[in-house]
Amino acid sequence: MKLTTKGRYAVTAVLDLALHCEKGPVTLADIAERQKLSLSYLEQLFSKLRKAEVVKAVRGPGGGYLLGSTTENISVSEIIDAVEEKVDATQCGGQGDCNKGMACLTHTLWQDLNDQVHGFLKGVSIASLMERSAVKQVALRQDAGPQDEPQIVTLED
Amino acid sequence: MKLTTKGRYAVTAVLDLALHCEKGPVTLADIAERQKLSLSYLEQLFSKLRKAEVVKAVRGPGGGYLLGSTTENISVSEIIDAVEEKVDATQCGGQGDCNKGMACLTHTLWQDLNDQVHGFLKGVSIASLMERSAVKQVALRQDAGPQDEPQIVTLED
DNA sequence: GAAAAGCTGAGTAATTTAGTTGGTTAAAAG
DNA sequence: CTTTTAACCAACTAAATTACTCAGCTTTTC
Repeated sequence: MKLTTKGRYAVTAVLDLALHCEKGPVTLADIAERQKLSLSYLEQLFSKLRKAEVVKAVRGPGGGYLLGSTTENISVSEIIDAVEEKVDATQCGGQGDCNKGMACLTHTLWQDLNDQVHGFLKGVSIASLMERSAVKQVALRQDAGPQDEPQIVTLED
Repeated sequence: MKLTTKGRYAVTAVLDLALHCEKGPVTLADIAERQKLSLSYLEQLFSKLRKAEVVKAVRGPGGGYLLGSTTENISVSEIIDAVEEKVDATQCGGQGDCNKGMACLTHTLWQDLNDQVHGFLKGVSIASLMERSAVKQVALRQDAGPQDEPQIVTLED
């Protein structure tokens, strides 16, 4: 498991999708615009996300992407797994015999560590991220105090 | 926070150091040999680790590196922080106002997520990794059954 | 059948990772 | 006090990954 900006882009994009797809498919062009990413890069990421069934595509005019599952059932780890190449941590093919056992043990350890991080991120759903988002926006609105044009929580652009 | 092979190399190297420094300083050449890494790359990593006081250097013949603290007090997150560049996730300088609030919220979320992973890895010490290592070796020995030259748990090369 | 979108692949620029080279200092040993 | 050992350091290069561009194709709606 890797954790880089690529994974962040993917999570951000899926979250953006989740926040906008209630009324129908969302185009990558829209997400690219909102998140300031290149359309083609998003296409590449979503190609992987679609193959991993994190998202669903709807082709043709009025088309775009929808979530492949409920927000509760999509975890951050799924998204990251879909887009990041898996680091093949083993030089020994999992035989446990590289470098007289020593090096292999240490990278088995790393694998364990990764598994733990993975397990942790598996427990974080898009739904929970959205909830935080809503909470944060409410918090921001409260910080700003009463206004003529309240920064409403609708989350539509 | 990033989580890449670079961080893995650093964790592996520090773990190797921890497993071998009981009888005195360990040279990078030894670690490079055991872990199959280039000496110069290790030098770069250890330069950062030393500045972060994860390790201590002893110069001259018979010199090498020692741990900067007890194995209980060195966490995986410290090691990774020392070697990986910090991803500046904010395009807005933390003002919370980039892209009309929306993008900024999502990357604040990412920041939160990172903080959680970070907190998690802060709880994993070198000591606990070593313990796992010892346990694993015992397990391996047991799997292999009784032997003439038992794969003893001494952990010295 | 034109337009809107997804889909695909080849290519490229920028960044990061990993390694190389060629030194210099500090300390120990002889 | 000279040699050796090993850390320290900086500039450079190579390889890999990330991010993007371009150019076209396919599916679906109007």
